[in-house]
Amino acid sequence: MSQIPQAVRERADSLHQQLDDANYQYYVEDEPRITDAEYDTLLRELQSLEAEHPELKTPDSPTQRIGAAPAERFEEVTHAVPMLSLDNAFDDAELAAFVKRVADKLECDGDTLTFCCEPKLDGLAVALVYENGRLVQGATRGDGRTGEDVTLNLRTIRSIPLKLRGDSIPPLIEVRGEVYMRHSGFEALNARARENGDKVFANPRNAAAGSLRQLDSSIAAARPLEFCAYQVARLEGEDDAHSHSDYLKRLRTLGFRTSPLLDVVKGERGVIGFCHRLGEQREGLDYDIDGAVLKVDSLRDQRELGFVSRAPRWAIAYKYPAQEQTTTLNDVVFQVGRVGTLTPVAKLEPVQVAGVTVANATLHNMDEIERLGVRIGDTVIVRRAGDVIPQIVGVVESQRPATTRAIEMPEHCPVCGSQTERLEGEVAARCSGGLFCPAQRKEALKHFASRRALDIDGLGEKLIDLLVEREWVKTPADLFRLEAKSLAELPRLAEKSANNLVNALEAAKRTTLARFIYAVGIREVGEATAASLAHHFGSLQALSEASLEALEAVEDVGPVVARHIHTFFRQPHNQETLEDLQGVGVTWEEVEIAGRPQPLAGQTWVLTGTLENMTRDDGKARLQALGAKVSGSVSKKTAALVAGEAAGSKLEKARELEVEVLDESTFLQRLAEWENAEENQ
DNA sequence: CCGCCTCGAGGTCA
DNA sequence: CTCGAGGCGG
Repeated sequence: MSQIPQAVRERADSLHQQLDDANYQYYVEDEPRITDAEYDTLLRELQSLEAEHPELKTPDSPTQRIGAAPAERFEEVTHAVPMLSLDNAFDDAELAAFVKRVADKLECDGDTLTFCCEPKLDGLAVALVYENGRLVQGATRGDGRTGEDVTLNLRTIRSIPLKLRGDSIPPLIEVRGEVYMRHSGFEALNARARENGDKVFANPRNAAAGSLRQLDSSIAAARPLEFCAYQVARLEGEDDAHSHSDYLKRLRTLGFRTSPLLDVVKGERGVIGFCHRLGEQREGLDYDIDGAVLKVDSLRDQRELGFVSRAPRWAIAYKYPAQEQTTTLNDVVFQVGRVGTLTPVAKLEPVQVAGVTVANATLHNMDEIERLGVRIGDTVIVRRAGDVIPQIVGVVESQRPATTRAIEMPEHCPVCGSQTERLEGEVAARCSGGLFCPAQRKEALKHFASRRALDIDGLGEKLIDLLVEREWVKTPADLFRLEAKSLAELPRLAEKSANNLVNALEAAKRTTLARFIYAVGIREVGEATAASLAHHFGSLQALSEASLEALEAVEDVGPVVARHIHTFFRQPHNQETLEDLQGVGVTWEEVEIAGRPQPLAGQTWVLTGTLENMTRDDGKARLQALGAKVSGSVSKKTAALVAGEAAGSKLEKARELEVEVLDESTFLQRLAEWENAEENQ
């Protein structure tokens, strides 16, 4: 290693320190003491020293924020502590109810309770992990359980310390916060983009989200991203915090920006007061907020309150009333869903609502249209609540032109012309065309090919449209009969893509029973239900033969879903499709059976007599799920006979052949044992 | 529902 | 350069 002159090393250390301090003053204290130009001068000096003496370059040097070599893809990160969502409150009454709930649960006076309040920035949540003071990982929220590793992009954000400050640096800390973009930064970025003829971002949130998703972190480095910390998710080492606000103070000493607007208040009045004050300041802020987050400050109280399913009971997100705009309802078209449901979709004159252009909005069903009293040509009020789906919430009747037209449920399907019908007790009307209707066919195929079903790579919406329109594909099984040669004739699909698709289809043939059940699209059978059906019955055969009672015995399956499943398997054309699919080579490993203990594999059981607590079908299904065969007559090969009330000749024969006989209660007990053993494996 | 990013493939043009 | 598919985030 070459010798670095002492003076150079000292100068580099000093520059490093000065730059860190400047960042801290600028981003955390909001009090810059040097100008941007001075910062740049210092940074350049450090860069040149590091260029001369590469040993000076450390990963936490301020020069190392410029971005690194492009990544291949983002790695998946599992959050050690899940990133939960919060309950929402939309008005004072709901805030008051929250305070009361907390006070009741803690059995204390709500007025004495302390809450820590801060604005809810409109950006993206990320989690930063520091080990021994160094930033080692930064991840997006994802679904709360797992997110993506965007460390390299986060490192470019100057308000994220690469190295923690101060002298009480914990061995491990995970800091949660929001990555966002200020209006000023956003405007400057878009101005630059406009000059270069690049496309501009729709709003600061999308700009921030887009920037974090750049594989090339040098692009992220050029984006004016900022970070504001709001939570300590994990902390090892010294921890003398008693409240959430203690943690926020600690975060500041460690070098994080926390919200300058945060406040600690008491009781319902304090909480409501904070939200009102924040509302008044909102317009003047240089960044978007979509509300406030209110947390019970005391950590002991937080622990006592605990969680309700996915959300902590000790916090709530106050959301500002959703933004609304008026626009014209140009038309209503009826979309045909997978099972023929006709959904009215509003075609709107495009309008900006809360930073995005809204041109479509669902009207759900005719009841909703009636409730709104909306007509084509009306001026309507469109709302986009925070980030959810746009809704039409009302009509400006005073602005109704003379030319409006009523919205009527078409008598014939707009796609296939079949009669539409609205069944007793259902909100939605349906196209009666079934799979004769190209729209239903397309939707069914889309579902069949989707990721959570058979996951056919490269088979997207446009291609399905084409295949159905040319009548190359009518049923899912037809997909597997497609040939690369003919596929290549399609527009935008040459040899390469055609081969890829055929290969993808070939790969998709090997699936699981659960995916298969989900893919065939039985009404009301989603991913979860499909999985429990697969688990419960173990084979398509057992499922298709299951009685209503046996189906209802499955967890989460009620009478309605049971009926749908039962009906599905009794329709000849469905049976044909299922057979056809297996015929063209769709298979699944009997993992559902083979992959788990099968205590009864190879055994033949017989059920007889009347069972009190279950039907024979149900018993049969449960035995089959455990690997047993169930037959109707007792022989010397019979492993056991389950005898209910009034068992007759079979019981006699079993005794004769010395076959084990179980009464109902013993049987139920054994079943439960076997099934539990399975769960616990 | 919308906006954004990435990737592979196809087409266009030099 | 453009399009479609796929995925993410709110």
